[in-house]
Amino acid sequence: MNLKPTDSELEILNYLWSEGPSTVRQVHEYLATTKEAGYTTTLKLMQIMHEKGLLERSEESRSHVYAAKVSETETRRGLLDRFVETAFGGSAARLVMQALGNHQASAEELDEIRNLLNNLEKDR
Amino acid sequence: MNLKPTDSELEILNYLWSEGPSTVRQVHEYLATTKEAGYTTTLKLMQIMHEKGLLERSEESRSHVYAAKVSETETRRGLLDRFVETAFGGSAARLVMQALGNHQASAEELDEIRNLLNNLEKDR
DNA sequence: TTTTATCTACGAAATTTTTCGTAATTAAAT
DNA sequence: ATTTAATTACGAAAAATTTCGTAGATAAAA
Repeated sequence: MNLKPTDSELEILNYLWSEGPSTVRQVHEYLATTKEAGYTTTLKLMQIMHEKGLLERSEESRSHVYAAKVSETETRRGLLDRFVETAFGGSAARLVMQALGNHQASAEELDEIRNLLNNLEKDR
Repeated sequence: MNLKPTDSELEILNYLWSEGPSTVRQVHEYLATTKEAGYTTTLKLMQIMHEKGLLERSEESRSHVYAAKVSETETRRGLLDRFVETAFGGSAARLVMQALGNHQASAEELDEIRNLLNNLEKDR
C-alpha cells in the first residue's frame, strides 16, 4: 500500500497509535492543546483518512470510533525511507549520527542501540 | 532562521550541496532524470527559493549561477528535529533503531556509530 | 544581418492540503 | 415536549505548493 500521510494526518495517527480507538472529539481535544483548529477541521481530516484507508471506524454509537488501520512500524518505515532519501541523500548512517548527536537518549536506549549494532555486524 | 524547505526544494538543495554553485539548466538536467517537469518549473522554484533566502545567486553571466545559502547540517538538523517529533513521537532512539534495521550500512559506518555511542556515554 | 536558441521574469493555472461554515440528525437536558 | 448541545456529512473556501505558458531580452549560429 502506498502510504504517505501528510503531517496533519500523522499527528492523528500518532494519537491513535498511542491511545487506541478514539472519537473525533478525543482526537480534537488533544490536537487543540498544540494548535488552533476548529472541530470540523479535525472531523474532515479523519473522514478523508477513512476514505483513503488510513483509518477504520465503528459507527455503532452516534459518535463514530476511529482506529488506525495502518501499522505504526510499517508507516514509519515508509516515512523513514523517504526521509533518508530526500533529507539525507540516502545515507542512513549519516542520519543516525546526526540524530544521536542532536537528541538526548537515555543510557538504556544507548545500550539497546549498541546491541543492535553488534547483531548487525555479526550477521554480516 | 526558520528553515523548512519543501520536498522539491530539498531536491534542489541536495544537488547544490553536493555539486556546488550551478545554473538552472544544470539543476534541471539532473532533476529531469528523476521526474517529469518543464524547465520553467525548475526555474520558478529556484527563483522562489532565492526570494526566501534559501539560495543566493550571481547574475554576472546571463545564466545566473545559484548556490545554497543555508548550510547542509543546519538544515538537516532542523528537518530531523521535526521528523523525530512528527514521525517518531520525539524518540530519537526509536528512529535510530528503525533506521539501522531498514537500511544497509557499511562496516565502517557501523564503527563510526559505535564510536559516537562510546563518546556519548563518556560525557554522561 | 537575420534567424534560431536560450534565458529570465512574471502571472496565473493546477494540484494538494488544510480549514471552515452550514444543514440535517440524534441525544441529552430542562 | 421543548430546547440545547453534540455529531456527521458535505461542499467549498483558503492556503500552500507545484506546474506551465508567454513575453521580452540576450547570445549564438547561420
